[in-house]
Amino acid sequence: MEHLGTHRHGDRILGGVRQSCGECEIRDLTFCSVLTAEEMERVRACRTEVQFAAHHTIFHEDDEADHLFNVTSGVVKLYKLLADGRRQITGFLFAGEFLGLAANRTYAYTAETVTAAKLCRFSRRRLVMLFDQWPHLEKHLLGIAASELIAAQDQMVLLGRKTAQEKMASFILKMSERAEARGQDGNPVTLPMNRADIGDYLGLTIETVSRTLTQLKNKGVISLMDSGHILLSRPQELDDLAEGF
Amino acid sequence: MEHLGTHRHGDRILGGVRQSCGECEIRDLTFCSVLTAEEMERVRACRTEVQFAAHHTIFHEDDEADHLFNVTSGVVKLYKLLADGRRQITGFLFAGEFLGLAANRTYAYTAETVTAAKLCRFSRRRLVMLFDQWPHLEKHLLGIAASELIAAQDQMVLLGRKTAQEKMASFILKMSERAEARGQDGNPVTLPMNRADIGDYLGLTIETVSRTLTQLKNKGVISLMDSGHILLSRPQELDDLAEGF
DNA sequence: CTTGGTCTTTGATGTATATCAACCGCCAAA
DNA sequence: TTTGGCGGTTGATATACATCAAAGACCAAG
Repeated sequence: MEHLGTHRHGDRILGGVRQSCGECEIRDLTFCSVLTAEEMERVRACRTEVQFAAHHTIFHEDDEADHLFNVTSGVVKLYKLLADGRRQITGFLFAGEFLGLAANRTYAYTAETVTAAKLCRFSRRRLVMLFDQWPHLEKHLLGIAASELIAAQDQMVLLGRKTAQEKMASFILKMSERAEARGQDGNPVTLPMNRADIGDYLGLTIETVSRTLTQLKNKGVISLMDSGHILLSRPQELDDLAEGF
Repeated sequence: MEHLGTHRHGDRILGGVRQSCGECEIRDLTFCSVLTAEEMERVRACRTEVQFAAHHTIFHEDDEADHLFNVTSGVVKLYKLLADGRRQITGFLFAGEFLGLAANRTYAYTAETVTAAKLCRFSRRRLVMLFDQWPHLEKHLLGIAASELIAAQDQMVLLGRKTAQEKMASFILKMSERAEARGQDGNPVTLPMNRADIGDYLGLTIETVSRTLTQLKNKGVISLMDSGHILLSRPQELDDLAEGF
């Protein structure tokens, strides 16, 4: 659990930059992939590239939801807090992923960088106007929302019904799969977040995360190269552990 | 936790009925509320009303996702199972609510009636064709998906970080609020599902659900009229308990 | 009225994970 | 080189909740 109030707002290091989308390396991972050249140009007009150092808040739960974002590099976490500071991280976002969907006028969660990160920031108002004109973009977004909903349900199964070991195994495997989906190496797995973040994502404490990792290591299914890099020695067994076999 | 395999498929009592949507009492609760009269007529053409007894499966995880549904009466639960039968209920659906959004070709969860229920069943293929023609409908659906995503995140907080008492208090209050949103009385609260379902929704056992309810009763914040009807004696205190004060 | 079944409640006990505490390794600042 | 701080690991203990067990409430079938 992290303290409230520290790093209340991210130190934006770079703001207002408007470089070309043509050279965007992760375009195929984002909703931009469904845009024509002319559409891209109009989207670019409501875009600003922003950059933050690690551990800085991008927006805060209950802030006015004026912007939508695409992560272009680095890692972002989303979380909600209880009154006494207990924290639940609801997701980690990597390059190409989208954040900012809100049901009301305000954000439903806080977004904070895990590593240094760059994001494309869009004016919600202006982007929504474009959605109205391009149904295919809205359709794509609905697809994204549907996928996230499925993922959220998987996470509910994990939080509600899995043991610590099953949670850790599931987490490591998902991180591996997502790295591969981004075209990176899925083994060894890189875990850019610290143990507190992992715990708050899995509904565990720091200590249990640490102990569970050493258990998996002692079983021989993983090796800890260092605290942020895990080698999957026996991926199949890890998979079995994740599903409770 | 419920046994697998029983009631594998719902006994559909009434199938193929195509009555008018004009007399639909819950129209305002559904996506139909955004349709014009002509649009309604076209939607009706791809609709069948289906009816099931309590405790019967509407569709099964991994079934082909050929249909979308609106609940018109009764209560439906959605759940996922682990290999050994552990179950996580991801949601309860009441009159007016929508189900069937899928990311792939198959459903991501099983849907089963809690009480006897009626649903409007739509051909996915045909409804999606209508979405393509009516962007405002797709927009509305995106709004629904965004709301569900927020709700899913709240549920993650509950499952990952709340105590049994906080979970129960949150659950009772949410059921009350949702009843009011449907125009029903929010106090006393009706809980149409049994203790096993509540447990599998909150990540608890039957026994803990029962014990926690008696704790809340002994504190004087609720009264158990019978196992399915709860009187909120001190709603404000219940609210405090739900948020961990 | 009795019987048997299902659901709920309550009690006794067990255990997975949290909590409290210490220590280690690493790195950056002094 | 030392010092202090942070993140991670490990150990001892506590506890919230699960598990195992039994009994009561209710209802439908006989």
